[in-house]
Amino acid sequence: MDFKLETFLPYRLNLAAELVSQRFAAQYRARYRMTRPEWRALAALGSYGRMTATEIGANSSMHKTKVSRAVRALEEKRWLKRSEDLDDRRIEHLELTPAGRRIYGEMVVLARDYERELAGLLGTGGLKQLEAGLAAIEAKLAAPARRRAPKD
Amino acid sequence: MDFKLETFLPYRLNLAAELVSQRFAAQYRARYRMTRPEWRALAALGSYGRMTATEIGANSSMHKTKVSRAVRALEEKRWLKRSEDLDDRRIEHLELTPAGRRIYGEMVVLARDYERELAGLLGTGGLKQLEAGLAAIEAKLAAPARRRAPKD
DNA sequence: AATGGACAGTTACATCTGCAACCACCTGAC
DNA sequence: GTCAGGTGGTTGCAGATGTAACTGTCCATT
Repeated sequence: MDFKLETFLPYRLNLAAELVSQRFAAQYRARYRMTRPEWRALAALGSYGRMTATEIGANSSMHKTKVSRAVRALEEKRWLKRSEDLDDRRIEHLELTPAGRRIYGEMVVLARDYERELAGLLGTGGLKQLEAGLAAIEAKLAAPARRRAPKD
Repeated sequence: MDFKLETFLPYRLNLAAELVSQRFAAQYRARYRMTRPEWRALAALGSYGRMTATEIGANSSMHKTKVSRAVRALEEKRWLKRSEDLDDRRIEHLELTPAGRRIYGEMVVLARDYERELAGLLGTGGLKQLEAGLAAIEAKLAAPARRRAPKD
């Protein structure tokens, strides 16, 4: 019985994710009073333009309730506006307002700065290895983006 | 502006951590009605024997309120017992009961099975790279286990 | 001995989260 | 046209979380 939590992959991954996310999250929390779901939705909309809530969820791996709440929060900040779909009235098209795009632009700068900082800390080797490992996980474990699965 | 969330390291790490943790967490949730903090505390106590709540927190990277609640939950399941320290009455020594050790033993088996499964999925290469990357993060970003820091 | 930190652990509160139920709407079979 | 089932999105609720404040205890200084 020499199991040790600190060598257990799920634990290490969670810890690493927390360590890496923490400082970046502190920035958008402090500067813009944004939560993580809001940042993800903003990032998705900022880089892909107009999307539906479901598409945001698929793109940023968020549960639809998280997306719903994040969208509402961004809307209340006047960074996002909804518009209806004339063919299918269940759908709402979402896109950033000019103010939202401005914030997005600022966040992208911060994100890039942080990526550079991480690259410096981890070294090119560490970073490359990490990315390769993450790619393996994404390839093998990610939900296969099912278009039509029986019921999972 | 070609920032993409799906290549952003903090996002990828969170996603990977979630993918990898999820299936394992489902096991202890379903089988033992355990939460993640409870599993971590159980694992810490199972592998190191008697510890204090603060030590559990340091070992498993949990906030002291999480530890407090996890300890209470494990105690209510009769998997853990507290005993007082005669020299310092602020401290409580925590250890698993026989029932707790049994559960721990079963969980270790599940954990090992899962590690093997992951190793198979990721391949030796992917796993080694991932571990190297995680080691880099832990080395560079982990809180330096400060014994006496000014105030952070 | 008294007093002012510092520390172990708990708890109140506000927030965040996921699940399940829900509403409105669409689509295909009849 | 109508009805059943599916889909986009929202919400009620119960559980989980972090922050800050709290209790009780220790210890160094006086």
